[in-house]
Amino acid sequence: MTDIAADPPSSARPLRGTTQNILEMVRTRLADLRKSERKVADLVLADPRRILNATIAETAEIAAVSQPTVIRFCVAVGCEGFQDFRLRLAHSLALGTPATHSVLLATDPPQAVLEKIFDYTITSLDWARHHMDKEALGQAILLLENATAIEFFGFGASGIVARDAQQKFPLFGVPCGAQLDSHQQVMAASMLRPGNVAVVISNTGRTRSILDVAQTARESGAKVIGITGSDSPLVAHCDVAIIAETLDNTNIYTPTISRIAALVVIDILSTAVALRRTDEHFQRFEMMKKHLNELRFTEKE
Amino acid sequence: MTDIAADPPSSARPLRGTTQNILEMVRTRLADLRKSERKVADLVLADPRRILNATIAETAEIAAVSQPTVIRFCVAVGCEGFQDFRLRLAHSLALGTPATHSVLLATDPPQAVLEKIFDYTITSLDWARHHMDKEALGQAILLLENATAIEFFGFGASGIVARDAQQKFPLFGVPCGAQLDSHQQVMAASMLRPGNVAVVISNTGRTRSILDVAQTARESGAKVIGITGSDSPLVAHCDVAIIAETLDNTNIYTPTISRIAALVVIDILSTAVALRRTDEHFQRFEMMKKHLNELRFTEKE
DNA sequence: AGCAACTGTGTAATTATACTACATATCGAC
DNA sequence: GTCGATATGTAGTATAATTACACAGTTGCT
Repeated sequence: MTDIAADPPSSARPLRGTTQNILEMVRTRLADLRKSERKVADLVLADPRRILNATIAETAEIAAVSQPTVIRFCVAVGCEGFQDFRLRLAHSLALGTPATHSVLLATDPPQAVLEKIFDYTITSLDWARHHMDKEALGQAILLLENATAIEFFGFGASGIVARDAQQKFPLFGVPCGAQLDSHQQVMAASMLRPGNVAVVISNTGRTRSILDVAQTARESGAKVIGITGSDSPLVAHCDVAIIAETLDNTNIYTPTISRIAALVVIDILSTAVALRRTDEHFQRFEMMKKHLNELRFTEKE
Repeated sequence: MTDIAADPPSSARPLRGTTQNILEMVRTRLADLRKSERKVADLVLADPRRILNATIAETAEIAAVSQPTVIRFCVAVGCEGFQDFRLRLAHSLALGTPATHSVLLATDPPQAVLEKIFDYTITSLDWARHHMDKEALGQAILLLENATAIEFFGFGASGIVARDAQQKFPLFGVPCGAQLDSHQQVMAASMLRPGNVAVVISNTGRTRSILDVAQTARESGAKVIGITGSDSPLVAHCDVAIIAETLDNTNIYTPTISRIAALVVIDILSTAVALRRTDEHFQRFEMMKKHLNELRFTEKE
């Protein structure tokens, strides 16, 4: 199609979605960049905030390249131009520097630990938000809405989530249980009946006993909702699987963030179910609000 | 000073810090704006994303005002100009629309509930991050670093946090306990000894029995760290108080978000303590990492 | 090794965009 | 109703982003 050779060697670059963190993008594209463009990239990665408030001329100056090179760099990392690049950079910086850039060091002062963990948590939540399966979520809400009782299952960090979900029973509007011990879990799963819903929470989805629980619950006639990470074998045992993907699954903080993402999923499910019920049972909703407020002021279970 | 009258009636406007969410800013300043500027403000609040990708000319066109008015609007809400405004808008939109703008409606489809809850969670976390008392955090880390044992206390949603913290004991590196029942709490608090640290978690900080626990722990000679919301009476009973402020304290979701903010605080504390120990006990740190990885792959407590 | 083709980078011109100075309209008070 | 003051728009200017083009450095082929 184009027979001009020089400027755009961008024949068929598979640029990922526009929501992608631009710093991540720069980082992954680093290898494909030309020497001069790379100077710009290095500069951006080293001190993004500086570039954010700079013009093309300044950026070119600092990076010791020409102005068009700066623009070419912007295009190379998937932006429309410099303006667009700055906007995306602002977007990314708002969320914080992704964890892949800033690894915690033993020498970090508390201040740095604070920044990095907040950065990581917020970035990951943003990621989880954009990668959440809306379809599955809707189905899960439908199941929970029609449940006669709900049972939550989880171990370790996910056990925390299960218990938290159970505490939201005023929102779900039906009896809720949370089993954290594997024996109790099997027993509870066996006792489930059609109309009941089991919510199985596991980041890896690989724990043997949690898979058993999901299967048992299903055999008992209950519907099974799974909240888990990507590539999870748990999915096979669920009627609906909500994948709460985390930014970087190999990272040491994965359990930390997956836990928080799962909590947000619970918030969404409980709130959505409560809102749905409103149409039919407005009184119930009001009561729930009252309960929540009581919880706020006295904070007693 | 300036005797020109027309353009800048901005004699001495007390503009808040630059980190402030620009949408919040626009909203609070709405009353002070001139009629035409207000048209722009309404437009921005109604469809911020549209403005983000528009030029001054387009914005002026849509709002049916002149181009300088758009710039005047930008200055009026505390920006340097249109460029700066766009950058800040990008920043704010990255975090999501703050909850004050988007209240959940009974008619919201699941998709909307998802967006709003993620928005609210992320915005609030950002808020909490910028309002966190770094000083207090540093002191808390110091106390935990030198603790011989740590005991976590909390009720309801905060009880979840306490238990989560206890599960991070490999990071803290000393025996950790979590008491969720008020009788057990008093007993545990009484049994604390000098060198021990009590972490008392309560969003409102007004629950009677949790205040008693803090006091008892202190009388037993233990140091007390509080994780609580603003205006909390709990602060008086603590050696160090970490205020995890939430965006909007009167909102119905306050317990929801304060819970997550508190979890992030726990993450920061545990990680910082673990990192500190590294200098002296590198082996311990390695072991901790191994433990965490085990946790990841089998997810068993 | 030497020529050719191509990729990479910078210079200079162009265009678009944000911003400023000025003029006119609108509002409110006496 | 007129005057003063504030608010808004028009027209022009400066600046920043973008494009077209030309040169330099690399790589491949005979």
